[in-house]
Amino acid sequence: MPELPEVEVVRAGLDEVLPGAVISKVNIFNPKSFQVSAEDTVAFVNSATILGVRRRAKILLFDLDSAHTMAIHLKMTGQLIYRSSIKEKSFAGGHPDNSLISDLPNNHTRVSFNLSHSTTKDVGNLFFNDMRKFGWIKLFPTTTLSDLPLLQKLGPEPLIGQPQKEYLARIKRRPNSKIKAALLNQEVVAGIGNIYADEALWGAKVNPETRVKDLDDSKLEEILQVAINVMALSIEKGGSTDRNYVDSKGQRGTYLEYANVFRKEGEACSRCGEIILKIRVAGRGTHICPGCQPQVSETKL
DNA sequence: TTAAATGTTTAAAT
DNA sequence: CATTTAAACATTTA
Repeated sequence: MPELPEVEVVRAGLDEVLPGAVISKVNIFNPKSFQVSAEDTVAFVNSATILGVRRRAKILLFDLDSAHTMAIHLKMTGQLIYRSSIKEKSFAGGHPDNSLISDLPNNHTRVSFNLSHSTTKDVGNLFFNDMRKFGWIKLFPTTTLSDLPLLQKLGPEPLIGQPQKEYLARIKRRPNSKIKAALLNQEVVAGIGNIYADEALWGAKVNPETRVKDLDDSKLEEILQVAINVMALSIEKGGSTDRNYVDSKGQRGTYLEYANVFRKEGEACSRCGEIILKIRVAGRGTHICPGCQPQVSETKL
């Protein structure tokens, strides 16, 4: 479920507590979730030290001192929960459910790692929970990451540098695609998912079923800019999941309080007062304000 | 019982 | 070959 802001919140939280930790053991509850051979696990994961946690699109990258990188995708229902002997260092994030605060491992735990910091004596466990089992963990030599089609095909990072030009070029290769489908396509721009696509289109007053070719460059850029603003705000607010927490005090993500259309069906639009509708576009539940986002007549071929 | 879910991936059709 | 759409993946819950 997590989209770019939620994954970024998880990355930042784990990058605070994991670097320097040695992986003393890998516990595999569901082999399909851990797509690393037994040989590679012994050679490059066991006894390796975590150097840092990076992110590309919605993929987390754990750099190890074995010259390998563990890539983790949470997909719809993945979670990463670090339980530490130093309770202030415990952290959890991802799909919001009771697994973030319940005893672990539980029946949704697919993989866990035993970790230890030699300097601080901090000992802990990192749990990868994933109810629907769509998520995965893979291992690659760090130097080959940029060659992987998985990462190489992705569009620009919306929150880094100047993504506008590359985004515009890529989205225009899909003229007949509905704008919402194009935004969800990670090859156009990385990291946008169902929540932020809906929020961006509401912000730019564009109907999600509008074809890309029926939108001019300035409107396409406006949509990206709104998406960037909304995702940056969400990261500030700790993401959309209402039960993320970063320490024992239970700090939570509050972004959904700022959402204008997502899960607001039946409520009045904050901008024009029309009732928010929920429809289906590109195979996904889609929230729109019929007043702000009217259907656009399509150009005939 | 059927539908839907904060996401890709792949097959099938244009 | 490139684009677009629908189905598939696996499980839980409304």
